[in-house]
Amino acid sequence: MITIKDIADALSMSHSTVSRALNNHKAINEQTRIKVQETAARMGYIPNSGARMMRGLSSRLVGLIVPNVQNEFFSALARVLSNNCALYGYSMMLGISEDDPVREQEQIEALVQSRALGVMIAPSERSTVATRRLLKAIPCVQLLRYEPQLGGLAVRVNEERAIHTATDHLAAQGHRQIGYIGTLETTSTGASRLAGFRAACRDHGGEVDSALIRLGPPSPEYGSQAVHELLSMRPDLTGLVIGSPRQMSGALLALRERGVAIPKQVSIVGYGDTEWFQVATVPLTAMALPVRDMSEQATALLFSAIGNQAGTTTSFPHKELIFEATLVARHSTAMPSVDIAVKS
Amino acid sequence: MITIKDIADALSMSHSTVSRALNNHKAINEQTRIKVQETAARMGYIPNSGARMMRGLSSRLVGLIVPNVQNEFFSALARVLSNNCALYGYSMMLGISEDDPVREQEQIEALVQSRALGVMIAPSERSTVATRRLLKAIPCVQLLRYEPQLGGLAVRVNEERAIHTATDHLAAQGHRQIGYIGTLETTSTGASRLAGFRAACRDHGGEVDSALIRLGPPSPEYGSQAVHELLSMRPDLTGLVIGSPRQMSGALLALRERGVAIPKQVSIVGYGDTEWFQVATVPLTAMALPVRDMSEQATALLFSAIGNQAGTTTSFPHKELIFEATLVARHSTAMPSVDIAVKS
DNA sequence: TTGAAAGCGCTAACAA
DNA sequence: TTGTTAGCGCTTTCAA
Repeated sequence: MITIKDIADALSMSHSTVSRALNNHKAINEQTRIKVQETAARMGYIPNSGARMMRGLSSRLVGLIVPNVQNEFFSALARVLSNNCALYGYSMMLGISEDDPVREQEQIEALVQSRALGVMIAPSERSTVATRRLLKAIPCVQLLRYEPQLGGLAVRVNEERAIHTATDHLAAQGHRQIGYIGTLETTSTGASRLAGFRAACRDHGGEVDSALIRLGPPSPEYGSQAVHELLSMRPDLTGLVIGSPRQMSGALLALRERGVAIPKQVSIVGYGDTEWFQVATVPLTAMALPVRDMSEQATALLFSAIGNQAGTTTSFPHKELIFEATLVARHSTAMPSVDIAVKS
Repeated sequence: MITIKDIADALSMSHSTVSRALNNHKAINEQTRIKVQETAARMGYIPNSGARMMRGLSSRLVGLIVPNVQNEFFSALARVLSNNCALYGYSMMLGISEDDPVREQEQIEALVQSRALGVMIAPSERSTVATRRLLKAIPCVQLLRYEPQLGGLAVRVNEERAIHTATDHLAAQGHRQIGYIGTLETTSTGASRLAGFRAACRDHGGEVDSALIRLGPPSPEYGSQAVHELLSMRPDLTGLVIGSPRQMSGALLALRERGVAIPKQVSIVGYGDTEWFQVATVPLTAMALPVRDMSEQATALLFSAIGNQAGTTTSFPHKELIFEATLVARHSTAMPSVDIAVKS
């Protein structure tokens, strides 16, 4: 790797002149500037950002930490953040935590060691103490999931209301035996969604039957398993709320395996309006999240926090942005068929 | 930010002792080591990776550059690479090029400036000269797409054969008017896939009718547009090969808008077996790519190139791994209906 | 086992 | 307009 010193030697001048020339400093001879820049290009000089940083310059680095990137929400977020980084000349370090608090912590450590200017994070199920300590040192925006102990800024969905609305939609069509499949209560989103389901059940049916609830990882496999379990135990079920987009494809598969007609025998509402929902077996009714908008706002928030923090050393004010999901009615929901409805 | 010097002062010792203690150097008193490490933890010391790097230590950083991350292939790749990074204590910088050669170049520049140890890249449509120069300096694995000018290692799919097989599948069922929707020939993948389609057409029907071909960006929107155009111009079409997974959902939507029954009126074969293909309107026949396997191998290749390169300064041997796609037959393909078949 | 000192590549204050 | 010099935070000789 060639350095400014190599260029200086080649041109027999001082390395500080080279530095000035390369940084387009004002007090530099135009001739020199051009000569240096040409030589640098010819010799294949590439600045060492580590050395630059040590001289107090910014790392121009931000971090993104998400549990996975297969999820439409997170991949859209990565895209938006990346676009903004490109705009401002930042780089982005991506950490995929796989919902493992330790891995998450390691990734944040690496970020802070690289002196990243800020982090966007969808926190994993539990944060370690180290994670919490590290995040004090750097502007941080929590997206989608929210872990109060991390503090900082947050952009999220009113998950509880979203699932409440989804459940209401089924209840309004006459469903009484409604099942819920979703993620574990260990994440803030899992817990809120379940709470929304419970609240809606209380509003409509009375007590909540926990035999109608299945919680597990956000994978197609679990979606399938949960449907099988649910339908075996409760064949009288006529409506199903699926609280995780990743569980949906497995659920649909299982429904088909069991020969269950949608919406004739079972109505379905999804969460998160993934691209393929409208071309699924039956076009799926779902709660649509303002994915793009949330990502944009979160990114704006992050960059403004980075900007503000430039001068001050104080910690960051708490601020929260909460978005509402909207019901997109398609054809996976309908009134329960009479023979079944009669039972309830 | 506190430094080893702050710790040294607090403990009134030399900062080199602190450094030794923190790095578990052999020649250090156990007492001192513990004391230093405790103090460091208490004071919230975080090493400066920039400074470390300047002392010749590795950056433990790899880069991933992809056109987007909404695509199942690339998101799976990101996951595999991230997992391996976590395993070896590396960090990953993610660049999303949006298929813009300039943005791609900027991201690679940032990578080399940060002294990343290697890059995994799915190159954009055209590489800039700067990109090509930069990538000489650092081990690089091209994945999926292949740009010969970049050289280095490559892991990819026999795209031509894959689309050939897809087309053969339709032809074998009796289809003669087969359309192709795919991405532009400006990427290596777009060109190879189209070549595969053309070759298959020649094998079966004779000349290739370019009115049966529609090329555009890998977006659902374009998929939809292309179907509308194709069916308006060629209502006699009975089979359709869709050469980009992202175009599929739009295509299905358009087909439904036009009231075209799959496979009764039009048979469809997709490329890349995305998760939802089996729960689509009709379970989709598609060419499945060994996504996981390719990502793993590419990652292994990258890390081994990084390892080898440690000593040497020589450039990297060229090596290519080519994978085959396999046909997954589902229910979106069937014999053309008689009234139409009769025409051909 | 520790400290003093050099130096990685760079920028910037100070002189000339 | 340029050169000299210091120093960012760190690791690593070399001495003690």
